[in-house]
Amino acid sequence: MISSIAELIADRIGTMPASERRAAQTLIANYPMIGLKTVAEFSAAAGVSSPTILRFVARLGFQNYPEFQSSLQDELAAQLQSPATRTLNPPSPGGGTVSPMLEATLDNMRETFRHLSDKQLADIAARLADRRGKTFLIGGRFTDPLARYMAAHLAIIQPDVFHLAGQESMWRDRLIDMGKRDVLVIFDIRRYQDSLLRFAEKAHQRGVQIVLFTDQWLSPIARFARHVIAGRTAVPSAWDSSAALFVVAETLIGAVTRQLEAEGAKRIREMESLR
Amino acid sequence: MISSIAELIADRIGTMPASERRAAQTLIANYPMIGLKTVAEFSAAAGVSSPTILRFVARLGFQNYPEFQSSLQDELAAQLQSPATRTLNPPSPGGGTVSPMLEATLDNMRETFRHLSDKQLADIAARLADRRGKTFLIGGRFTDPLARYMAAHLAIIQPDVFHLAGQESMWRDRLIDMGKRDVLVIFDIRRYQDSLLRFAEKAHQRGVQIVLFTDQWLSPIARFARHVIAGRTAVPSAWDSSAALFVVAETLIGAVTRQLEAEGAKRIREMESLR
DNA sequence: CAAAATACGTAACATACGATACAGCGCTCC
DNA sequence: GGAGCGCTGTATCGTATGTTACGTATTTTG
Repeated sequence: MISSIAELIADRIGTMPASERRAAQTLIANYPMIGLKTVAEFSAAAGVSSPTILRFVARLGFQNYPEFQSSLQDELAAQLQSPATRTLNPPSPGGGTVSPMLEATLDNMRETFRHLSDKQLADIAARLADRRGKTFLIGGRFTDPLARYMAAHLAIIQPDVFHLAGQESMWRDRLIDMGKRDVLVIFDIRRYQDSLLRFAEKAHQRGVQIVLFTDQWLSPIARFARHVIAGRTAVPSAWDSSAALFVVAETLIGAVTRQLEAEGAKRIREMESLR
Repeated sequence: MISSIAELIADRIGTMPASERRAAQTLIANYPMIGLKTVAEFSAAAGVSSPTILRFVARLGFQNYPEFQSSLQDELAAQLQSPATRTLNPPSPGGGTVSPMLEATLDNMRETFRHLSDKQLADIAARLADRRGKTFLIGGRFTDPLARYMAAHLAIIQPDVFHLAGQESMWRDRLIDMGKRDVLVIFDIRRYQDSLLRFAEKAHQRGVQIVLFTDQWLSPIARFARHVIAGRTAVPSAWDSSAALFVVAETLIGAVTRQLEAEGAKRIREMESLR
């Protein structure tokens, strides 16, 4: 299987006449930039004539030179976007406001996941994917959007997902619907909200399993939570960052989706075997 | 000191007319590959005419299009050969389901900010901090939580911040309140929502300045936007990731806060005393 | 509200680029 | 040693590409 033009060349360079081989070697040596220039420049760099370059690309299987260039560009574009070759930020010359913020955020994420095992996430995902119970999500003043974000996704792949919005009295009334098989996902970072704590306690008393997203200092709700995800929030800003928690949420969404997909496939197979 | 064309663009994008700005945004979003294609392709991708592309590169200081392309190629060549790019990802020890997701997300953020200059962010922050006008925020199906998150913060440090929620007809009626001095922050990633496009167009017609958060393929709203933030969204999951956009939002919140600190500090103190 | 200036696209233009025909040269193989 | 074949470069051609001139639409300014 040949996927890149470089491999293609390596494969066929043996069958090429001398001048075309020089073209090939020149291209490999300055891969792939020379190939993006004009035929004239390419030929000059290789020390051969233009037609030789054209015969060279024809031998590689391309109809014409532009097609060859497009292929090179596609390859380059793919390479630029694949993680392996991505370049790091050059230490931002402005030294401006961006870099410290971004760096801190990236560190927060790494640190957050370092304290988070695959197993933990898998457990939570399994719990969330368990369709025997309902899933409720709620957040604090700044974190409620995260609850909404998660709810928006989970609600698509399974039934019985509810985001608790509005007044405190509103969700308090929903407690009556909650029981042992249900899950309550709470987002709560400093400054922790009393209303959420009260709510969590009551839910806990009813046997609801609580999944808590909080910061590294742990919301008091942790006391009632079955699972606690502690994200780093410190950034050089007046506000705390919820970005790490956001990424954990996305990761969980992905894991739950994958899990339900697998079950769905099994289900379909079962159904087919029953026919 | 300006070393890359991307920086050059960020530096001058403020002084460009609308169509050239679209060209600039298109180039930044698909940097640098679009710039290596023909003028016709570039212009088609940007939705402008060929002469606009040529005026655009002329404004950047290039004598002609080929010179511009050569410069891009040189930049790319330098990038490909610099040792930094050869550093492979450390083979994640966990190896589980977490790592690929986290790694991709971190890459997305680095990549997003690589295409985002300090100046761009500062411009947007300045616009958001301008207290002469109102600020409206809205998002799509999955991104509306981001709009809420941003609104929740901005609303604290300045008055006249409104999150547009609920039915389409609801926000459409708010158009009457919007004018030249106002800012509309829109979050729109694939699959782009027609309702948002329609709303953006009408707001644009009223002279509202639009700040668009979108993905690298650019929502059609980019056509009406004064500022475009193109975040990377690709992750190994069934869903796209909004994490990069989330971090950009947080960065902007921080920048706006810093800008308003003088006035904002008083306001925050007042608020706390009201609780 | 009028007038000037700026921005933008359409269409015609020129050039530089890739493609091709052909001839010279060297090499191989009778 | 001569004939045939393949490789390579020179010169020419057609065309796709970048460029420019100009008219219309839009915005800005007095």
